[in-house]
Amino acid sequence: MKGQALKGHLDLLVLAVLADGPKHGYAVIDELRGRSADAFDLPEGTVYPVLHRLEKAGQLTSEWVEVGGRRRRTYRLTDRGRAALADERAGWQKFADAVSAVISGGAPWPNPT
Amino acid sequence: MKGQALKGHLDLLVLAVLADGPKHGYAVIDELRGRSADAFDLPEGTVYPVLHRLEKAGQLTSEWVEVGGRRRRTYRLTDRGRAALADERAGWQKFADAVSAVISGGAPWPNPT
DNA sequence: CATTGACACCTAGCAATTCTAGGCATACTT
DNA sequence: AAGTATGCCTAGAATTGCTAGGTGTCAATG
Repeated sequence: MKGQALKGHLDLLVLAVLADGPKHGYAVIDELRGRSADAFDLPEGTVYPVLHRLEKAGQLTSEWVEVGGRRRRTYRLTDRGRAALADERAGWQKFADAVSAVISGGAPWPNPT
Repeated sequence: MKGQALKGHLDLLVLAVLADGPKHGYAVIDELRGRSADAFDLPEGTVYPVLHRLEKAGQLTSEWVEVGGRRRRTYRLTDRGRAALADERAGWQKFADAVSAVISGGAPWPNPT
């Protein structure tokens, strides 16, 4: 996967993963790797700051949980986060469609009349 | 369209547009806007540096043309550019598929057996 | 003829975001 | 006691699109 291809799409991915239920950071990373068949194998230094940013934006809440003497920070989607996810989905759709149109479109683009 | 969604995908778009024939900078911008139905309305300050970068990378060649007293710089794909386009296309496919898998995938991701 | 707008090019620095590279702490195993 | 896995964190580097400014020609408008 090329350099910074996910620029601007990472929020979508993280929100989508958390939409299925609360998870802690490591679990988010695992889930991304799993769902994407290893295409997204993100370093912690990439994911943690995103979680913090989303929490600051009110899209997530976090809670410390103690599991076998180890502390975990579990993140959960807020209503605002769910709304943001919907927006991001729509945005992705539009973006992907536009890219498709550009790269598949021959010279005179088919106008949508 | 959200902030910097095209990060890392802009080369693909520009190469794809030039794959249909040589064009000058403004025409590339117009074509992107047209093919994408206004989704990609890129400022000159975004596109020109990309053209320069791609030329420096040997994926494009340029040629000055005089049209009605106005000078244009016309860009043309090289063989290397065509190869790069193929790579970028493949990369996009992979990326888009991975995103799809993540955002559509429910809790236990559907394993591809 | 001066001004405005469209065409057409350019670059320096800003801003946003991912990644690198380190660090910390606990538990379990050797 | 040391090493490995789990789990968290952050500062700064690197990348790259965008802002904001600049140049110059041509055609239309006042």
